[in-house]
Amino acid sequence: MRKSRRERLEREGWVVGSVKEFLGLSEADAVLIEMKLSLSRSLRERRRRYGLSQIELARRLHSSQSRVAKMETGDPSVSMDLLVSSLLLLGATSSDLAKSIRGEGRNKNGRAA
Amino acid sequence: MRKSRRERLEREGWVVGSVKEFLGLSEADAVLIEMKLSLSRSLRERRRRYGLSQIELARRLHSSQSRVAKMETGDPSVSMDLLVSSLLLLGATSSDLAKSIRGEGRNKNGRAA
DNA sequence: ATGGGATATGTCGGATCTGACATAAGCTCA
DNA sequence: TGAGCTTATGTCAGATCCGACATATCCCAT
Repeated sequence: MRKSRRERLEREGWVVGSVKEFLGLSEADAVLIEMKLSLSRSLRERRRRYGLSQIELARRLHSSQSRVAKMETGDPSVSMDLLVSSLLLLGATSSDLAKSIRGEGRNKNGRAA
Repeated sequence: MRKSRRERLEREGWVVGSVKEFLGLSEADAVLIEMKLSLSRSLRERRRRYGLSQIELARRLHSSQSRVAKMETGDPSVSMDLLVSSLLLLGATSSDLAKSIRGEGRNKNGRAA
């Protein structure tokens, strides 16, 4: 019983069913990149809202101005972990991050989440 | 004028105002770890929903069984990028990820987002 | 019990990310 | 103009993460 569904699915091979359930490799990265860009925008927005320069923020993060710049410009060398932990340090809540990740980055005031 | 707020904030020094606007370093990682654990649970849930073994999933991800195990057990060597891109490949949407990150991981059916 | 599939844990070389530094480019104000 | 502040870009050594492999543990069916 527990196995019936499983075996059925396995027989189907690579892609399960006709509805595409799995994203292709490239499509998945595209979405990931979008998410990171959205987080980048949120970071810049949040930093500016607090009137901090990149250097000042870098100090709080125990990082450097150049890395902050890379975070905000969406440099590919920046991980999601770094973006998220930086946002958290700037006081973003899980809900704020969720909004940003969801792509509802900009609200009616033109602010990033 | 654009500067007045900024200068006022800067004068305050490390923490702006009496309301805590910035998270401490350790508090921020705690939240980050929580988020990653939530993503881990989502991954396991999603894999099982498709009736895949870790080996089968690893193949789709071009990864290995041991890394999948580490992802699902919340091993500290696993990045958020890896968790998120794996979930995306398994067909999770941005909204699914947002829910998981927000900590609303489990719904009324006991399912992870 | 035991054999086999599934999952967990430890380790390692290579890949990627990080902070730091240097330097360039943009802005604003005197 | 140019001094001073801010942000962007390139580079690099060290830190961290990744896939892979080996091995251990767990869980069922037999």
